Parts: sequence; C-alpha cells; structure tokens
Amino acid sequence: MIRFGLCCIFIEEPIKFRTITAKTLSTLPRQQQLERISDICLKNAENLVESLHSVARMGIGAFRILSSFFPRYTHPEAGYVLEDLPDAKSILKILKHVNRLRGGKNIRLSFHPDQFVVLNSPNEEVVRKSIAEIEYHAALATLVGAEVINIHAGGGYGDKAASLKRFERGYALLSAAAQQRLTLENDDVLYTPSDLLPLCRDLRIPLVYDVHHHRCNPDSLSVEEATAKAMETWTLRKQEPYSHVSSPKQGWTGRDPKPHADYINPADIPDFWRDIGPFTLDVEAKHKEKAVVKLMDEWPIR
DNA sequence: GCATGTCAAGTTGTG
DNA sequence: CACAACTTGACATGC
Repeated sequence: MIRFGLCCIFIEEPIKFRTITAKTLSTLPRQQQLERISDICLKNAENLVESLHSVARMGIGAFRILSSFFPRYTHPEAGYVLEDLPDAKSILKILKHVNRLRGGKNIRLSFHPDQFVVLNSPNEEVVRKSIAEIEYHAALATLVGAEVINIHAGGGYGDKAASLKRFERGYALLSAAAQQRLTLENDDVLYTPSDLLPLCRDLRIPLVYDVHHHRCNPDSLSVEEATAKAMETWTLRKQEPYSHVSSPKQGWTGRDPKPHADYINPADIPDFWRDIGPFTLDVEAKHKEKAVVKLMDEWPIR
C-alpha cells in the first residue's frame, strides 16, 4: 500500500505560495520589511490550508512544504522571528489549524531544506548557517505537525568517510526537535544508500530512499535490497517509511538522466513496491499534482 | 500588460 | 572555467 505525496507547489490548482527577495527587503525600512513579510507569511499559511484541502480531495496523502514558507527567515539582514510580525497571532492560529487538519485528513507533512544546507561542510560558517536553517524548519515542523525534515549528507570533499564523520558532529549540534525529524536521503552524485546506511544505523536516522537517485548513482545494492534496508531504518523508529521517485526528462537513454521529467513513467516504479508497505512515495515531477494524480491512475495500488 | 533577468546561501560534474 | 543541476518558480523591472 502506497501513500502518494506532492512536493511543494501546484501546477493547475489556483494555489500560489508567495515569497520576497532579500534585495527587495533591503530597500525598505525595518517596519515595512516586517509588514511585507508578515503579509506573505499569512497568505502562505492560508495557502497551506487550501493545499491540504486540495490534496485530500485528490486522494494525495502527503505534502512537502516549501522551504521559503517563511521567506528569508534566517537571512543575516532580513531575518526575523515569528513574534516580530504584525500578524503573528493570526499566522499561529492558522498553523495550528493546519496541524489539526493534517491529523483529521491523515496527511503526512515534510520538509526538504534546499541545497545550501550542508551539515558536513569543513567550513564552520556553512555549518552554523545550515543548523540555523534546519532549526527554522524544525520550529515550523513543530507548529504544523510535520514528521520529517529531509536532507542530503552534503559534500564529499575528496574523502567520503571523513565527511560523514563531520556530519555526525553537525548532527550532534541540533536541537531535539530537529534531530527527531531529521532524515537522510541518498543523492544522485555522491552518497549512495550503502554509504548512508551505517550512519543511519548508528544515529537512528531514517533513510529516505530515492530510487531515481539510486539509479543515477548506484552502489552494490539492488533496488530490492536498498528498499528493504531503508524500510528498516523507519520501522526501527516506528514511523511509516518515505521514498522518492522521479523519471528522467530525456529518458534513460538520454545524455543526463538526472533532470526530472514532467510526469512519472510508471515503469520507473519497482513492481514489488505494490506488495510492501505501507509507505509514502513523494512524486518529484514538474507537473506536480497532475503528475501525482496521473500516476495514481496509471499505477493503481492493490 | 508582458517579456526578461534576477534571486542568500553549497557542491559537483559537464561542456 | 562558466554554468547547470539540485525539490523550485515567483518577483522585480523595464519596455
């Protein structure tokens, strides 16, 4: 049994999350900055409520919240905390409503902090900023009841073993709220499931198994083996596993299989996934909810 | 209006 | 060595 998930945004549904750049904010006095940000955060909170209604209506069971939900939250100049915002009370109220809705509709929420979050960087400043960004996600996750903050292990810096050791150091600096939600995902160029599984076992971190990344960046494990080992990291924590799927834009014969296609080719989903579970499968496709709905139609669960 | 360039941030592989 | 790719497009500006 598979629960399908949508990532961040919609292509056809009339829901547009808003944002603002640090550059634009920098032209405004602080009070006006906070007003602009507050307005955007309030609208994004309302958008999230609408998102839950929409995905529930379409039979989608998970939703990834975009990282710029509170735009520029940790920016060195434009950054802020919720209490700074004129609409803080309304925003909080809506986010608590989101949490109740999520529970009532049984929708899993997650985050995927962007590529600038590198917990294993040799540069201390990068680690410090990465931790701030993860803690921002954790605060938001606590408010809305999101289970997962999923990241990649980071750079290799010519020595993957040493770099994974540095990951442990960064991980140790996170709050309990962040550690509780942090998950690791195999990436498409560097860290394979085999690389990450020992670390996941040692730190009790669930492994989000991205089958597309595994095909782009394989190791000695078969898809079957990697699936089974990844699932174990979740059941150990008594959580439903998460996996990711996407299809290559130019097909597997094209030059670079890494870019994502508009839709999922059902053939890219391992057949045996029908018989395991339950687990959540985030669909990473450019056509967003249309791709998820199409996949659910073309790849019916038993 | 609509087209186009820009947007905080890291790391890697490619042309 | 510049640039795309990564989960990603929306905002800002200038015509």
